[in-house]
This record gives sequence, C-alpha cells and structure tokens, in this order.
Amino acid sequence: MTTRGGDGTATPAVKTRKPRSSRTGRATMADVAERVGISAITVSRAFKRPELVVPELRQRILDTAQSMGYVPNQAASALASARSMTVAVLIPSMTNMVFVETLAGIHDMLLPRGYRALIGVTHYSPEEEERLIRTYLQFQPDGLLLTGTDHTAVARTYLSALSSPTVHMMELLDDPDSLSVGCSQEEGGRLMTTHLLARGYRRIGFVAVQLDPRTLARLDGYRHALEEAGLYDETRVWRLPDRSSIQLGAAMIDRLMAEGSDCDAVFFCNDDLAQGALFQCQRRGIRVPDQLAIAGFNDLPASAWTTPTLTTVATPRYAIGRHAAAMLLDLMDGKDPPQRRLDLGLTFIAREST
Amino acid sequence: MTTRGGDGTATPAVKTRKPRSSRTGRATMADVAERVGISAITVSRAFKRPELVVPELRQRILDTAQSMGYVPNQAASALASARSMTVAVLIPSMTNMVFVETLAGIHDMLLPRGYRALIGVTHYSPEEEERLIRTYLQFQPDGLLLTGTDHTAVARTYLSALSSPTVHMMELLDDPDSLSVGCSQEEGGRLMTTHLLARGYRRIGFVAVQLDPRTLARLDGYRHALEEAGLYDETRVWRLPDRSSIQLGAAMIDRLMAEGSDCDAVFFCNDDLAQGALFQCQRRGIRVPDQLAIAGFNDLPASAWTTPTLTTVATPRYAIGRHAAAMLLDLMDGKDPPQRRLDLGLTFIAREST
DNA sequence: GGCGATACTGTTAGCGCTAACCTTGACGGC
DNA sequence: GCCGTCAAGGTTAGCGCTAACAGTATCGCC
Repeated sequence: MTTRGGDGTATPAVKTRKPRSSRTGRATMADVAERVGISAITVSRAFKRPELVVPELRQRILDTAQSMGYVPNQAASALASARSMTVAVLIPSMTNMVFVETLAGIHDMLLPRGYRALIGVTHYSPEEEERLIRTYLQFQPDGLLLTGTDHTAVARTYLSALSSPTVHMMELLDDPDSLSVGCSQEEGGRLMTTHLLARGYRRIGFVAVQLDPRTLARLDGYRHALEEAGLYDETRVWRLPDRSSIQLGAAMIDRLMAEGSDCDAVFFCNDDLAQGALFQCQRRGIRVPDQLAIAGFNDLPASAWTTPTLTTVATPRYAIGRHAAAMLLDLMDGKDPPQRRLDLGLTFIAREST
Repeated sequence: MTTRGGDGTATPAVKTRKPRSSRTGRATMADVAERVGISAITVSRAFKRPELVVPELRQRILDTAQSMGYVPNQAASALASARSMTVAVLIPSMTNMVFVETLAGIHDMLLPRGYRALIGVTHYSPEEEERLIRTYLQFQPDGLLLTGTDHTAVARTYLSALSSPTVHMMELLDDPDSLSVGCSQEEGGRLMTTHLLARGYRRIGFVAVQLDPRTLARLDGYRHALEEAGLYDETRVWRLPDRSSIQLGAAMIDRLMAEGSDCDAVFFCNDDLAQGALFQCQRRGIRVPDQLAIAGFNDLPASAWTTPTLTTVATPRYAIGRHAAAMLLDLMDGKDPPQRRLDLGLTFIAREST
C-alpha cells in the first residue's frame, strides 16, 4: 500500500525539493513556500506572526495554502517551539453537570487564546488521576488544571518537577505555593445547616455519597454547625461510597423510613440525591417540608422546578472554570496572577422544600 | 527565570552528548540511553515494542527512565512515526447528557487501545464544526468521530481529502462510502406517535426545539404517522430554535394554555422539555395523562422518577459511542469493519404520562 | 557619503523521536 | 566449514516546523 518511490522519473527542474508530502499525503510548509516562490519560514510567519509579513505577500501565502489544502502540523510545531498550546484538564466525572459546566468556563477562556484543552476523567480516584497526569505529560502541556487537592504522592512529585504551571479548581488551598480557584465547601455545609436550624429543624440528617473531599468538607460544615448548636448526632449521618443519582436519593427515603429515622430534615450532599428524595416523598405521600424538609447542594437546573422546589446552595462552577483558566493564562504568559487563592463564594437559595 | 546556559563548566568525558534536556528541562530518550549505556533506539523499543528487548535490559531501562522522571515526548513521536494516536471527536453539546454518554462509550473503547480523544463542541453549528475540523486536522488525528451527517461543503472537502478514517455517529447514512453508527430518529418519532394513537389520543402536538437534523427527523416520523392516520395538523407543531431545557418545557405548557391549544397529547422532542412540562402541569393542576398526555425522547435518568413517570424512547447512546469507536479502531488497523452502517435500534418505554 | 535604524525575508541548525536498514554473534543442518 | 537464519541491538537519516541569527534593501540624518 506504500506509495513511496513509485515515481522513478526525475524532475530536473526541481533542485533539492523532495516530492510533496512524502509520507502522509499532506502538503507541508515547504510545499506552500515552493509554490509561492519564497522560503518556508515566511510561510510560518504568515500564520504565526502575521505582522512580520507584508500584507500582500501574506494574503498570497494564505490563499495558496488554502488552495493546496495545507494544514499546519501541530506536532512539528510543538517539537520545534517547545510550546504545545495545550492545557491538560482533569475532572472527576463527565456525567456530573457541575464539572461539565466548569469545563465550559475553561473552554470559553482558553479557545479564544489559541489554547486547547486535553480532557481527562479521573472517576474520583487519585490513582487514576496519577495515571492520567503521567499520560498527559507526554503531550508537554503548557499548563494543568486539576480538580481538588488530594493527589497521590507520586502525582505531587510529577507536579513539582514540572515547569508548567498548575491551578487547582473547586477547593481552596492554604499553601501559598499552590494556586487555587474555588469556594469553601465547608462553608456551604455550614450555611445550609444554619438555615435549617433557623427554620426550626432540630433533628437534621446528612446523606454523604461518593465521599470525595468536597462532600466530606460539606459534611464537616454540617457537623460544626450542629455541634455549636449542641445538636450533632452521628446516627443521623449516612455515608455511602456510591455515586450520586436520583435513584439513590429515592432509595434513601425508603431506607430512612425503614430504619424508623426521626429526622425532621435531611441535607443531601448533592441536588440529584435531593431530587430523587423529593420524587419518592411525593410517591409515598410524605409531605415536604411539613413532615420532612429536604435540602440539596449545587443548584442543578431541575431544582427550581420540582414540587416543591428545592432549597440548595449554588456553586459558581462556570466562573471557577473561567477564573482558573484565566489564572493559568497569566502564568503561561509569565505574569503573576493577582491572587494565588481565589474564593468565588457561594449563593444560598431558599426554596419551598425547607 | 531562565536557567539556560547556567553551567559553563565543560565535561570532557561526555563526547558529543549535549547537556541533558536543553530546552524544557526534561530528560530525553537520549539521556536515559546514555545513563543505561545503550542507544536511544533501544529505549524507544523498550517502551513501544517491548518484545524486541530482552526482559532484563528492558526492566533496567524502565527503572532508569522512572528514576529520571523521563516522560516520552508525544509530539516528537507523532512527528517521527506519522501516528498521533489521537482521535478527534466532535459533539454538538457538552451539557446534553446524550452526548456525554456517547463520549463515555468512546473513551471506554479507545483508551485501553492507547488512543486519546480530542473533544470538540460544535454547538449544533455546521460552521463551527468546519472550524473545529480545520483546527483538529493540525493534530494529524488517526481518525475522526463526527456527530450527525450535515457538514458544510468545505468540511466535506476536508474529509474526503483526508486519509484518516471517519465515522458518523447518531444518524445513519445510506451512502455506501460513508460509515455510520446510530439509530433511526425518524423511526423513534413514528414509534411514539403510533403509541399515542393506539392509546386513543387524536389531537397530538409536537414541540421541536434546537431544530438540529435529529429533531427534524423525529418530527418527520411524527408527521408521517399522523398523516397515515389522517390526523396531521400543522397548527399543532411548534418549532423553536432555542436549546432544550426544563425551563423551556414549562414555558411551553404556559404557552399552549395561553393559545387555547386543543391538544390531548404533546410529544416533546427531548426528555428535559417533557420533564419541565410535567412539572408545570403539576404546578398548574393539569392532570397528566387524563387532561393532557406528555411524551419525551431519550430516556434521561429523571424520567423514571417524575410524577407521573415519563413515557419516552430510549436511545442507545453509550453503545453508539462504543461501536463507533470500535469501527474506527478496525479502520485504523487497516481492517474493514463488519458493517459500514450499524443500526443499534431504539427502545420504546411506556410509562404513566401517556 | 557614511552610519545607523528599520523593515522584510532568508539560512542554518536542531527539537526528540522512530523507520529502515545494518551489524554482530550464536546456533544448527548438511 | 559453509551457509542460512534468527535474535538483539546499533546507525543513519529525516519527520515538519521554528529559534536565532544573518542578510539585503530602503530610508533618514548629519
């Protein structure tokens, strides 16, 4: 199937140029240069530093490139310039809207600046994250965006040996050497619990799933708020390693009933759990919030529409993505970002379910 | 901040080797080779073709590489081997779960084989798709996965000039030269409409949003089924360019009421619209399905939990991703896939809302 | 008329890796 | 002992691009 050397006829007019696109069948910069009658570097500049080429020639180069179907080879460019124009982004899950919206923020910031995101999914596992970091380092990314702050020891080694800047998203780091953009998950947990206390609930439960550091921080906020009120009771806390889903939220209502729980309110660590709980309460005829109050976290789109609507805490995930990417752009430009730790805050949203 | 040329001391023992990692600060293959006392090509083989290196030496190479923090440079590898081990994947939206699950199927198939996905979001625009194709061709992808079949003329030119294989997802193509994996959207629309007719509904409405080709195909299926029954009425079709959302579904119920629509059933082109409609009916006291039947499309997770539960058509999106990726792997291996057009079918799910 | 400054384009070398070929030595069959 | 074969590793060249420096005009100024 190889087409190399198929043409034995010498073409003496062409001096040293090899036949166009020896391997891949694609035109190269040299092919374009030859056609225009200039050198390759000028073609390179016409694309990368247009201000260095006189407009008329630049236009001729671009037109010729277009007509030849020339597309720059990113691998060659990255190799020669030691800049990959690529940012590696690691998120725990792609089915969780929270991270998808963060990604959207990152994209909206990076793409106009010519950077591309290489997306990796860690499935909430630091080991998988380590593996992905190793894999993505092969692409010599100009920057890294990581979710959370719990990395394996090996991953930390990679990161500190790395010259490319790294920004941590979602959680905030106190370490002055690290960069982070996020909000205080602990405060979120505290905010909601304080609200429930203010509404008069006294036997407040907490359902924690996935058990990732952010969930546990919310649990901490819940616990601290209840401890301060002298109302913390370990038996009203459920910890499950499963991933968050509507189905699991519904199942939790069944379980609470089966266990004869005395909770007058339940704070679910995530909105989809809370939505499932709402649906199941409706099905079982449990009146919300009279018999049982239900609260969620994250403010997913459906939460404003369920019956009753869901009290929750909105997290600024799109903004987190944007700001983290902006911080990274600063760092990649060699500039120091205005802040090394950016708290974007939370918005408490009281609705009908509490 | 630059550390280049900091060490002026010559080391005469080293003959022609330049100082380690001249630009990026990272170890190269040659650095590892020198340390082990072998040539670079053997290091390359230890990683890429392990069976060509005796186990003992291979282990020594891998250990040394590890201890030096060596990570292969993907750009150099891609340039030298003309294989990027990268597949470009273009989807219309990242916030639509349908495509996120397709992505998951693609990942699960590609990653174990060493391929990586470069993800692009077209926002349902063929022009943006064209732009993304151009951008991603710079990465010399070994294959392409595209959503749908409506591409711009220029995009078609790129694709046909390309030697890398392309597979189209979601919709099916009749063209024998193209490869596609999906299901018949038209059949989905017909299936649901036939069901509604069988249940005795006669004034069936259709709400089409986004107006992408798949939505329009569903609309076609709806129209054909109703025309066959002699019940098609253009005034019961709503076409909106907006993107699908719960909020819009709720708003549509308000609009139908305001317009005094006589529909006894409404078929929404997407589940989140239908969910929004269900929520709004509940809020407004419209009994579903007695006063108004509601149907959706795609079977999103919440649809099995709303009150009433939502009648819908499940699309095999995860399987589509897997099979499309598998087909591409075959093609990239130079093998012909068993089928060039793979219909994965649909599953009709009757629930309480109709 | 000589010097420097400015604007544009070219030359050279090499980024880090791998394809294709080459060398070496061990082994076995006749 | 000659030849072929195979296994294990090395040599050479070059993938397509860009950094760094090097021309070559053109212009202005004293």
